[in-house]
Amino acid sequence: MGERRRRRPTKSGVVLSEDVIIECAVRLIGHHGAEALTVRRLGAALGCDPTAVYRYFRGTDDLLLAIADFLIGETLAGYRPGPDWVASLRELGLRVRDGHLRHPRVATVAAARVTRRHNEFRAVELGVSLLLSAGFSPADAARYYHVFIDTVLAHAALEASYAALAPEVREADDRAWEETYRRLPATDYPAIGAVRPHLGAGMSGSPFEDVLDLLLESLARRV
Amino acid sequence: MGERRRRRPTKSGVVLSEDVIIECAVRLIGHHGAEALTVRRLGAALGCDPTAVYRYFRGTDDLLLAIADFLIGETLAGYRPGPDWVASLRELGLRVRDGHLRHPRVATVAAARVTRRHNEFRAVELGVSLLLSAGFSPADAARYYHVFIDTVLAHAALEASYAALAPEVREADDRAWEETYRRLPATDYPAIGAVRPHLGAGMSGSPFEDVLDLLLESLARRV
DNA sequence: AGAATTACGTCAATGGTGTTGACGTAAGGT
DNA sequence: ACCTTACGTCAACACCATTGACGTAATTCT
Repeated sequence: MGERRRRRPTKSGVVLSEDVIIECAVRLIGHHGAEALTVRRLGAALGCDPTAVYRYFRGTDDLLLAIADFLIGETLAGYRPGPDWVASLRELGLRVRDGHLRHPRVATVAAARVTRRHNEFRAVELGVSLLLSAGFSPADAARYYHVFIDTVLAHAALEASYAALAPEVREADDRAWEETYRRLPATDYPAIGAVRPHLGAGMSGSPFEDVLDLLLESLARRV
Repeated sequence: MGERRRRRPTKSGVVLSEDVIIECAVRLIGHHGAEALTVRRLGAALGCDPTAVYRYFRGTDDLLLAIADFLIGETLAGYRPGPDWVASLRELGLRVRDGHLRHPRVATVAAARVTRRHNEFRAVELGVSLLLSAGFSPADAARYYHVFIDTVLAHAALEASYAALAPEVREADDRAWEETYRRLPATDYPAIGAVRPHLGAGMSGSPFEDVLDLLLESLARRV
């Protein structure tokens, strides 16, 4: 993939480029759901032959990684840490999670393979400097940054892979908490029976903020 | 899907059952990767027509849930909670993580799902009863069970997806991580520079136990 | 014991997917 | 105005999940 390209307009008049393709792919995922990102549909949305994409990316995987890089930049755009390190870390965590949820299918792939580029360096620098400013020793700052970012990424990836499920599958899983668990006999499952009224509301929701707050609370106590 | 079945041996002489299919699928995923689990390959491995699987499972998703539940059962086998609820939850968390790491490729696909099957019921019953015995109200027990199990599953899935990478990819990843961060200029990234000697050690290890302990510590304080 | 029923393994077919290789045209440098 | 070649197009391939029809063998009923 050389630096200079001769661009020929497609049949429908669009001039392709890596950026045009990435933006179109992101739009496709955001508008029509995660499963809409197929080479054929991407070609249709771009107004070109599906295989034209292979002139710019080696394959689906390569394209997904490129999109992931785009996503990281989007996540960090406009973030400014404040004076309170707990609040700042909290917002950083929420931002990472939002970015993952906005493009869940990309997130599930990017979580497995960590793409180390400029924007990730910025995130590490931010998190570590916040912990240092909190008063942690360099050793503890490194250790707890690891704890913090892994927890955030792990939960974000888990939520993302859930959000990446086909809508009907996801709804069936949600309904399972409401219906299946409500019908379990209290004789076989006494604890579930005792907790039953509270099962549906909390279970299908996300514990992300609870987890984040519990973690930051523990960190604040250890500083 | 009735209770009793008339089993007819396949062309190659194998007698099918749900368990036979699930075990074969787990073996297939463990040996050739999650993407190797297709109906056709499963049929080939079983020695039957691919569509015979549809006599036992409604579709791919149903089969996947059964596999996930099989994994939970394996994880729970032999587990007995002790008198100390914190220690019991800790061991439960470690067991879940071990189970996921033992079948990383299954885990990456299954972690975010609700299996709606027997073994999952057992796990929920266990966790909730431990939190109830700790003194939490039913509402808090349900809420914090969700917090606990999601944290454990999220970290386990993240570690599993890392473990599922091809060895050469994983090693290349580690090397890139060490080298990349060593070369980052301290002028642009002062915090990373200050923490550098501690960064490598923390990154190669897992923060799972740190996270687990921090979480249980917070829970114990809230009871 | 023999007939009836039906579970279930098999086959054929449909419409989706990613990816490859050949082809020709139009764009850009000279 | 050439010549080169980038790249959009097309056809084809190999796979995928899933469905419906079909026949047979295994159980069940009389």
